[in-house]
Amino acid sequence: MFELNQRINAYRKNMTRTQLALADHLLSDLNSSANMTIGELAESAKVSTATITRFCEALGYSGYSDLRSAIVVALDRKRMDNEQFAIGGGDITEDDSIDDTLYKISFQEAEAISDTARNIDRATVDKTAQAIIGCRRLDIYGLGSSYLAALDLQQKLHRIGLTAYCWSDNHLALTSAAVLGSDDVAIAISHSGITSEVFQMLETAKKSGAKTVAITNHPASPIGRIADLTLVTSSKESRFRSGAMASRIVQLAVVDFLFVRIMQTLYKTASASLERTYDAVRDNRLSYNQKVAD
Amino acid sequence: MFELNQRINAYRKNMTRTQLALADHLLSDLNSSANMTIGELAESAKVSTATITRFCEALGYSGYSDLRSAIVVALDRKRMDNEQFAIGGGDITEDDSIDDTLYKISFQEAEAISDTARNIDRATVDKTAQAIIGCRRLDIYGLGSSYLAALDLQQKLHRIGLTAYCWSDNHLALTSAAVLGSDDVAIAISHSGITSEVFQMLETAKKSGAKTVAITNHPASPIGRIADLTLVTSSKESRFRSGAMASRIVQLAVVDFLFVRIMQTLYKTASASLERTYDAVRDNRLSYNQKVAD
DNA sequence: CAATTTTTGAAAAAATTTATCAATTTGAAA
DNA sequence: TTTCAAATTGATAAATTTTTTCAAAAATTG
Repeated sequence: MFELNQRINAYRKNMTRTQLALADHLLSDLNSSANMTIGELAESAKVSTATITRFCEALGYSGYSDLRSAIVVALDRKRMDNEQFAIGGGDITEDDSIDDTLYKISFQEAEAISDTARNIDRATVDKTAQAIIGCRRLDIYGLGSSYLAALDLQQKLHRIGLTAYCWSDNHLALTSAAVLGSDDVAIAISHSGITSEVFQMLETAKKSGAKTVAITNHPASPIGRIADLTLVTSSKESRFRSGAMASRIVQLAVVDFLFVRIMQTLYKTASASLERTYDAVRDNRLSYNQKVAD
Repeated sequence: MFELNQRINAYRKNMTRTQLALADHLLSDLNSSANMTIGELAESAKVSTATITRFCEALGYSGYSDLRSAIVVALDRKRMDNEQFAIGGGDITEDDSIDDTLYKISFQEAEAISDTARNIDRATVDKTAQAIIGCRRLDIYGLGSSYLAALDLQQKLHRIGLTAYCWSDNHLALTSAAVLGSDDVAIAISHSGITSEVFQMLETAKKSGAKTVAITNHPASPIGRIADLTLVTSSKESRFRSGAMASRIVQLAVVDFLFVRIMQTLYKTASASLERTYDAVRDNRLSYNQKVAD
């Protein structure tokens, strides 16, 4: 619709009889018009090809192919509009086609990231970033899929020369938490906020005097409540909950928020350090044109 | 993008050299291609018109005008997308406010996920899912941030009772790859597709007779080319590249695509197994109203 | 109602796309 | 390496499609 309809309507008052008939014929069945040559369209509209060419020019198109492009675009937009409302956030079922499935997953994940960015408390993000920069030592706790985000944060900080430990083993984590001090920071990652092991780790860290941070979807949960700073993710986990899809992705997004804020603060010094890390692994990279067996 | 990119990516593996060059030329400047006749395009891409006609047919279009319609649609969608998020794509700088920073990060990540879902080859996703379901044993290789996605896939499959090993250590991985057989599958995850260790792992697996899969942003890279099945992510890593932000997130999205497709296939049996895993960890969950010290 | 202008379609011309076929390149086998 | 068959490619011919031309038909005006 759109561009095409607009032009046709704008020009309507200046149209001749046959042009009006042609316009109506066209709009009455855009679908088939899109796949016709000028000759076929002329026949179906019962006008000459010359009339169509003139019609195109009158509308401001450079010729028939240009008009046809406009028709194709109009159709596509219409289709997109319908789709957008039709599927959107719906739940994934076992009968969904692969197209629907991929669309739904990506929609839910993209939406979760946007929601998290919109809703997360700015001050808490920056306080956490500052705490990480200023601390003597950082412990990160996460189990299951939350371990991914923990590991990722640790890797990132390591790259820029900040000391962080990432624990998923219960005993090692508790041992580490027990020796933290008041200059240290502990971050617990848990979607539900009720994983007892992780709660215990953060509780121990707190008792040791460390500043505690929680990354969770549920701020009112035990882990969310015990932490000094709580970073709240916004993912509505769907029916395939056990898959823990959107939740770990928004945790990574929060890690990115923190990391970029840290980077922005440290820019002058950290950037150099990053380059160095990159150089260190460069030698292990293959040439892009490397011969491949198959 | 979209339909067009999808078809091109799907067909890439079977393209001849000139066709590849043509595809790259086309994608490198869709804007002008959309307004060219087949002759003009042939000249600008330095191939014959016959080659272009064959290219159209190979992609499943009925001819050049059909392809051109697809180009026009792709351009229009791209334009629409950009309009929708007028600010969006800009690069993150060290001077950005926290609002801008969070917005830009989330935009880039959400866009990368959507792009990946739109462009990834459906058939390859489903072939990979089927291969995973049917295989005797699955090896997953990933280093650095790609290790996260590897680990995640392994965890997910483990939950539904499929045997998968996830390696990041070079020697362990090679040992494992060496003992794979023709009933086995190996998946390599690498954003760049040029990590030599991971290439070696996949190469070893291939020599052992295993079916090989690559998850990479660069299908033309060594890892992308050596694999039997290549799943292409679509993330334009920005200036803060070393942060590897969007890339690992789209890798996780691809893991989700695969996992959900597997789940849909296995639904009847797997669903029960998932419930069981969930029950197994329930005892370690805190009550939501648990008394919290602070 | 006649004269003039505008509109129209048939047919010719131009442009564009598709098919054909020989030359070249590629890749496998000796 | 050399040879040969198969695949790929571009030049050219054929077919199709679009645009232009021009004379006939229709509409408009005085």
